[in-house]
Amino acid sequence: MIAYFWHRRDLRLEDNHGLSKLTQDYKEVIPMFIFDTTILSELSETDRRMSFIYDAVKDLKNAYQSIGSDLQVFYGDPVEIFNTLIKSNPVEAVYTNTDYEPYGITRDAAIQQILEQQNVLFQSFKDQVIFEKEEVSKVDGLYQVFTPYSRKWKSLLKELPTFNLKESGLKKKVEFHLPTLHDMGFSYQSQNKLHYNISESVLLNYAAQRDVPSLNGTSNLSTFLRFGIVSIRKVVTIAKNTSETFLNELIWREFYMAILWGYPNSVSQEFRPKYRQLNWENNVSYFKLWCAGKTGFPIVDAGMRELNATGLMHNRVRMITASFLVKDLCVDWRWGEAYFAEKLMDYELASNVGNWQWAAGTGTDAAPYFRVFNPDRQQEKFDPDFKYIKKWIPEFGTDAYPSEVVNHKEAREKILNFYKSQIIHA
DNA sequence: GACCCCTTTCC
DNA sequence: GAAAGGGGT
Repeated sequence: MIAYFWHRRDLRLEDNHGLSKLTQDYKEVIPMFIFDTTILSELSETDRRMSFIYDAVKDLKNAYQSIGSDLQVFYGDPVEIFNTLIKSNPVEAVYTNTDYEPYGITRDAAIQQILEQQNVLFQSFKDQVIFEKEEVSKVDGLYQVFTPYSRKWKSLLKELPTFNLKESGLKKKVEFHLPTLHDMGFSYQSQNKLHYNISESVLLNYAAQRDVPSLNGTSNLSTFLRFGIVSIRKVVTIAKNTSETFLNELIWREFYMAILWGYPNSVSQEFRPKYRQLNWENNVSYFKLWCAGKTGFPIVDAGMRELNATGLMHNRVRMITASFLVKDLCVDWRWGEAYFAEKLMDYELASNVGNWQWAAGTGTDAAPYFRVFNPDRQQEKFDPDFKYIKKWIPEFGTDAYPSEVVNHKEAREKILNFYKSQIIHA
């Protein structure tokens, strides 16, 4: 009898909750991964993330091979794949780690039903977060404000377990074929290999340096956490001992995951009802200039060009560019959210939606609508010597650099008026 | 008038 | 988060 471990966003052997459990419970475990056509069909042929995931899957496969096992990689629709698998193999159980996104919840419910109809045990485990679902909540429900949420989160935090793989539980002497990227309709995007850095030298200076985009003062962990290449338990244990500010960032990640879990409608709808009638200007040519990094506001344009060139953007600049699109250009936050979703290597539905709603003032614990970032003040504070700007805008300071698409002072007054007049006063 | 610091305002 | 206003030099 075979037991499958289904890897999704947990592309690692180390400290993997569900994998650890399955290899303890069964002796013929086959690890598997599905390139899910439902997800892939939304991506462009040149999507950078496909190359990153493909490399990560290859690394995972190699890791299994080095201990005498192998990762079985499928390409297709998960429901069909499991249907075929259980018909052609004597499958006893399928374990996986819990997915909290709306699509993942629906997909997993369908698969659970198929498997249980055939008496195959399906179990999922908490792995990508420290606290899931309503584990951090008040007596009357989920927290909607970060600070009390984070206090409760910290009060609940204990020594974290490490879930070890039991190698003898893996089925040995198996060998599986790996489809190529080309087979799946994608071309390889040669990119600088990403690296994360959670060394003491980064974390001890994190609070002081993380807001300066010209420095390497951030951890670059987001992409690795997104695909579960690194264990969150390991990272939190390090953060707890080095940097409160960094730990808080990890808690923001779980805060928005809990919000998405509890309020899945917030993906497309303003969290706060009184902001649901805003009549965004949605000037398409402004939006295109923002996307291309040609607004004439250097800190905004540098950020967008970094995003377009690398699939990443420094966090401080994400806030500045988001504020600019919504507040200065009066474009719907959903347009910005969609653009970031298309481009970001570390794109995470919960964080992306949560933070865009924050920037637009429409979300839980959002910036009040009258908080309008001034691009020049932000540049003075966080890129005073224009180092970041010059890195991404080679023509900065020449005639080739575009002039300002709007006047910030006027745009600010306009947007304050926009919100004030259109918010529904209950 | 220029500059600084501090508080209030925007809800 | 930023601007404006008050109060000072």
